[in-house]
Amino acid sequence: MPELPEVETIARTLREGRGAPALLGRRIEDVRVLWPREVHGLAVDAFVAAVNGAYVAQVGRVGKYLIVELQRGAVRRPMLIHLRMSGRLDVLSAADAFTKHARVVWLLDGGLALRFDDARKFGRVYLPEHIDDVVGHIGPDALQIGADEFLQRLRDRRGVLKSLLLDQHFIAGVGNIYADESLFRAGLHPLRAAHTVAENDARALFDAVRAVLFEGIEANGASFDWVYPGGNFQNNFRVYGRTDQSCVQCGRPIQRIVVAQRSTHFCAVCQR
DNA sequence: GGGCATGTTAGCAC
DNA sequence: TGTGCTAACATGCC
Repeated sequence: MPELPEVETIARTLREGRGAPALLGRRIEDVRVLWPREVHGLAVDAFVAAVNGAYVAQVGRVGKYLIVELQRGAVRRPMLIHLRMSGRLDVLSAADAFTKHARVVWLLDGGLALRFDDARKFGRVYLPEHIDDVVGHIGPDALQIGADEFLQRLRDRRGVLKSLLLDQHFIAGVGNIYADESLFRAGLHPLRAAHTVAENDARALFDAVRAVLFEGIEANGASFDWVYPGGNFQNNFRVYGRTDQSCVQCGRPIQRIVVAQRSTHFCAVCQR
């Protein structure tokens, strides 16, 4: 499901509440692991023992990973959650938490629970000693990287632009939707080889990625199927999911091809 | 029933 | 070593 804007929206919701109870400041009283494969890197009993009794000291995001800082006494330990294709996180009444696709449920003080719901079971929960044990191998966050570093990294790569934007080692946070939308706004063809992109076009791509991600966050992410509710950015799609519909700039039909195993939407006239 | 899905990774070929 | 392709993970929707 989620790309950077959706994960950022979830992080803000867990911090601030926004209609639901906030996670920030809550105490974890117990954990139920209903699908053990989603807990990665340590045994379930060790995970439960390490989390029980901790307070949620902070909630953040790096790339598509949610970062929940847990604190017990003076000891802090990060818990990372990746939603993959169909994961979602909600704070709700503990009595309502054990639904069909609940995979991990953290029982909180006040009769509340944090529910990790994940129909497809691809999601992951990590409890490393240090954040970098999990996210150390990915590239800089797409909203943290600067223009110069983006240009440099682009020059150093051989692949095609669409594949590169999806590659979390290149930059972290962009997924299939925002990659297509970024390339359209930059006027660049998804199959363009990265090293053939002139500097002004590379800067246009950098600007487009940031603009699309910020617009996505502003709209609370994109919602267009049963997986992720509450967002509005789907109303601003210019190419994604618009196969055979008219290009908003030139009127020619949007094309769909497959790149890096992912459906890819673009305008053959506007994107070169 | 077939094809599709906002993600990632291991294995393999070049 | 880098890049790209396939399969796998597992389920639900149209």
